[in-house]
Amino acid sequence: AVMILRSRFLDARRKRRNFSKTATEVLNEYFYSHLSNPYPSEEAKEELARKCGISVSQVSNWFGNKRIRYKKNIGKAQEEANLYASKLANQAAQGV
Amino acid sequence: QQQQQQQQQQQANQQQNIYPWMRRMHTTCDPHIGETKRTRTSYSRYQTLELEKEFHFNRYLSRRRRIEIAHSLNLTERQIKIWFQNRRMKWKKDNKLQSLNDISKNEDKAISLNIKREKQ
DNA sequence: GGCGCCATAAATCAC
DNA sequence: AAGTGATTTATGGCG
Repeated sequence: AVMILRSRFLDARRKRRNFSKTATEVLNEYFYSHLSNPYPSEEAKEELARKCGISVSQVSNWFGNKRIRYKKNIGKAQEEANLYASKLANQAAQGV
Repeated sequence: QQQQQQQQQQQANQQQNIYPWMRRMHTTCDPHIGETKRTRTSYSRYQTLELEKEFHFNRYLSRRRRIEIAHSLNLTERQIKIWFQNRRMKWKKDNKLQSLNDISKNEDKAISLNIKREKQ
């Protein structure tokens, strides 16, 4: 765990890296399942950070960027929105 | 079937619904000019350098000092005040990371010591 | 009543 | 070149 934190700090000032696919997946799932109010609480942010293996401020950055970029082009984000909406519906149908 | 219908309805809802958070905020709401795109002035190298220098000297600003700096850098008092607020936030964040890094460095040392001991 | 902290917006930087 | 994570100006609420 400590190793993860350290490597995170070390490459903070290094070359920009995209988040892992699963991390993005987790973040998007939260975002689209809370589309009416995509503002995770501090606790929710901590859990997301843990699940994604990133820091809380990175989670905040992600949501800040996501909200602005979503509302800047609501049309373009539809595909993604539908993707995660159906994913959620399937999960609900399976009782997950 | 019904399930699919529900699914599609849900999708449709998400497409249509414009929630309050999606509205544009902090727009310069002058009825004459209209919805103008907010401009974010970028401070010059000199301005940033001077502010940074002052911050190093003291993280908080007296009213008097604030006025002086505002005049010398051709910024408003408000901008100076806000710059220092933001700078303090950044300072906090950097410190958190730095201490975290120090902790992990110490843990690394401890771990390598343990490994040494285990080898013996 | 102004000031600082905080979360956030929005533009912009950087890669 | 567009995309994405991070940073820089700026706002508003609350204490």
